[in-house]
Amino acid sequence: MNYKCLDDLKLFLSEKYSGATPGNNLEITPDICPPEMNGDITVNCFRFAKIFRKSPDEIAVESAEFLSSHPDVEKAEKVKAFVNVTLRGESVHRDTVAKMNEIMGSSILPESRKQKVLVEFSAPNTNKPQHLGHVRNNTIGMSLASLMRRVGHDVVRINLVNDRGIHICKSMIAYQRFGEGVTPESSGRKGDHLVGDFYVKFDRELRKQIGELREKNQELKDKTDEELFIQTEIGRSAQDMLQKWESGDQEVKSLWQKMNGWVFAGFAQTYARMGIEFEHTYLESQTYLLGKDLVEQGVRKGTFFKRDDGAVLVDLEDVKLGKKVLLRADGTSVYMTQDIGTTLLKYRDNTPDIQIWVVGDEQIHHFKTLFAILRKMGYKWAGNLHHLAYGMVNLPTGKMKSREGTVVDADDLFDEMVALAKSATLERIGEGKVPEDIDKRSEIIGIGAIKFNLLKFNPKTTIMFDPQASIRFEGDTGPYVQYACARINSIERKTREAGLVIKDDINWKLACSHEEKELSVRISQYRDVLRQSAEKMDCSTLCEYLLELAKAFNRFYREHSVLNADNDELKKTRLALCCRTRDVLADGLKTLTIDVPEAM
RNA sequence: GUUUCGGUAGCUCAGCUGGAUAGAGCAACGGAUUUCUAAUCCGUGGGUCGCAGGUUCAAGUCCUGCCCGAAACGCCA
Repeated sequence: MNYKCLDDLKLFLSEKYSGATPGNNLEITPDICPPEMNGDITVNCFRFAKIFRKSPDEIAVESAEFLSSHPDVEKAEKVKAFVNVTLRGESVHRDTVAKMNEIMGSSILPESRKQKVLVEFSAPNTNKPQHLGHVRNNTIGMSLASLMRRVGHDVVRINLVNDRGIHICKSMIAYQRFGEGVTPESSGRKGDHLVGDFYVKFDRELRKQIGELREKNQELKDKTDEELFIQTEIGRSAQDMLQKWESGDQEVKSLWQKMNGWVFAGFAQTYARMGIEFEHTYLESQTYLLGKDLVEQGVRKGTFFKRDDGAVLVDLEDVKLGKKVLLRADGTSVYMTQDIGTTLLKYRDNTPDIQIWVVGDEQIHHFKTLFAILRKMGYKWAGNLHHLAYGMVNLPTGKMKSREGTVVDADDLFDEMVALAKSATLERIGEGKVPEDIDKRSEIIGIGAIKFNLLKFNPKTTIMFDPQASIRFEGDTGPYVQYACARINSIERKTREAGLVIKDDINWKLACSHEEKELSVRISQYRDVLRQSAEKMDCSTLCEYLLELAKAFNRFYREHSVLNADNDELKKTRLALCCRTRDVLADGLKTLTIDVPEAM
């Protein structure tokens, strides 16, 4: 947002130092004045000093003098090389919240910078239910897509489901042996959980067999579990089943289809609860053979080379990534081969400008290699591929390990948080008057709390998720922001009941307190925050901003009353300021795919 | 061994292209409610920004080296 007095200052300085080149995009983005200083906004003169090649102090003196006599300015104080400006209430609001459409609308990028963006995320395996780690992935992916869309990009959300492979065969084998024909319907168990139960059963049996092997054969004592897998009876069965699946065995395929169906139904529920949607869902069972042709073509073109034993490799020594196998000696493909294939498939289906993968940071090397290979293959769009690597989620007790039963299940987590939101609400409003929409409300608050709690951290950091701490709805949380909205909704409701209607009669001059001005200044930062977050592909910037804005509102709320203001004119002005604040908060939360309850 | 990412208050984390006396939440302690929702607000204490050099008028931020932690470096996905 542009403040008139700063635009004028810009002109004044440019003219005064006309010998120097001001640069055509000299933009003064003011900072919020620190609380211990006196003022609304701060101008940092070090930045001018670089542009005009004058001493910061001199510029600060000139700027303070100029601003002091500006009609919009109440007071301008030079402190070192900063000028702290106290603006007249009227002018702050005139340059900010009075142009609300501009603030909300101008965050949309110009046509020339809009792009078609593919965001791939989630990518679950169909052998077990989703856990907290998936929830972080889903949340980051969904919110990133939403953020990109918010600033004007054309976004396509993609899920690539790993619906085949040895892991599914493990669940299938265990089901054949221990399942006794149980179904989600007969057991009342959610499909993905039911299948997951058998995955656990498989693992238990496998470890039993590995233990027996080690006991009987002393020479196997030092072998790892992975090395012994294929030597166990049950491990071999799973491997055999995978081969049968690949050769199209009818019986195996139909069991596979049945169990995957259960899992998909379960995932659909989990996704729906999180508000997660995709434009395209690719299935690995349909794409896992892709890439082979491309690799063979690459051999003919000389991009890749064949080793003596027939395996195909790519040489990436020039980019310090060594050599990488793309086809085994027996002609079968590896993970990388598939990813080359699916990347191309996604490109052909959607012709995007950018492709983004939301995948854990343990795969940084894999994607670096993938991108290098695609560049080597000569695709010019390969320069616009981006791996959004996010860190793992740890618990206070350490890492999540499925074997040790320390995973936090997604559905359980949702239930728990929603239940807590419900009891917190009931505790506050009293059991006597349970609102009709209590369940809907609790859902919005509980799920919102989880999402916000995952988004407020920089994606690349490994985070500690403390279930005990996350159940609180105080402090830097999603509900804190939602609560500010709910308070404003309540004010709006009550003013409406009192017959107060805003027309064109807002008198911004009246809202001249520091708290009111601060709200306006912060609201005006929204555009830059959105753009910056999108640019960095980092929703935590937006979270941080929403917390600050909500905090500024709560300070205002404590100091100034809307309903009990001295006169109607002031009431309407404050109400308008509140509603604009709410609109930004709600828009921000919506951008993070977090809903706002009408009341809390 | 090589590469990547981290190391900031008791705990969990912010800190944008270097700029004011390094911030927030939680926890601890002390206050605020005849007032629009106390899921709130105000205050106090709490720091050698891993260590050591360097660049700069100015370094948590940039450069170099070292220490600690995590991950990757597969013909697993």
